[in-house]
Amino acid sequence: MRIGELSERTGTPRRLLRYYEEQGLIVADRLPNGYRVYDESNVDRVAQIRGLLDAGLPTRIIKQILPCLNKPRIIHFPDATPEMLATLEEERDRMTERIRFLTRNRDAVAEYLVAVREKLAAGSA
DNA sequence: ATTCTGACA
DNA sequence: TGTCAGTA
Repeated sequence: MRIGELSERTGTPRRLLRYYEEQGLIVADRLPNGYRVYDESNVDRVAQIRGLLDAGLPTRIIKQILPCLNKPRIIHFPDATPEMLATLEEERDRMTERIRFLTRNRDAVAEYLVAVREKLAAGSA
C-alpha cells in the first residue's frame, strides 16, 4: 500500500508518516516513481509508535526500544543492553508521573462537572 | 489524482 | 504538525 492507505488505516497524517520514517521509526520501499510502499506489518508498527508517542516517549527513545517491544520478544530479549534497560526504567517512571498528573486533572474536571450539575439541578428545581 | 521534498506570514 | 509550492 502507498502512504495514503497507510494514513487512513492508521489515522495518521501523511506528514507524520514521512516524519516517522525520517526519524528511523519505520521503513518503506520505493516505487520507480519514488512513491513509498508499505506492507501490512507497518500498520501495527505505526499503531505501536503512536501508542508510545502518546505515552510521552520521544521518537529517539522509541527508535531504540521499538525492536525490543515487538512480537518476537523472545528473540529480541538478548539484545537488551544495560543502557536500554536504564532508559526504559526512566521512561517507565515518567509514565507513572504522567499518570498521576492526568489523574489529578481528570479528578479536577470530574469535580467541576459535579459542582455544575448540582447548581443546575438547584436552579431548575 | 496522488505522492515527493523542502520550507515557514 | 499544518500547509503551500513546484514536480514527477
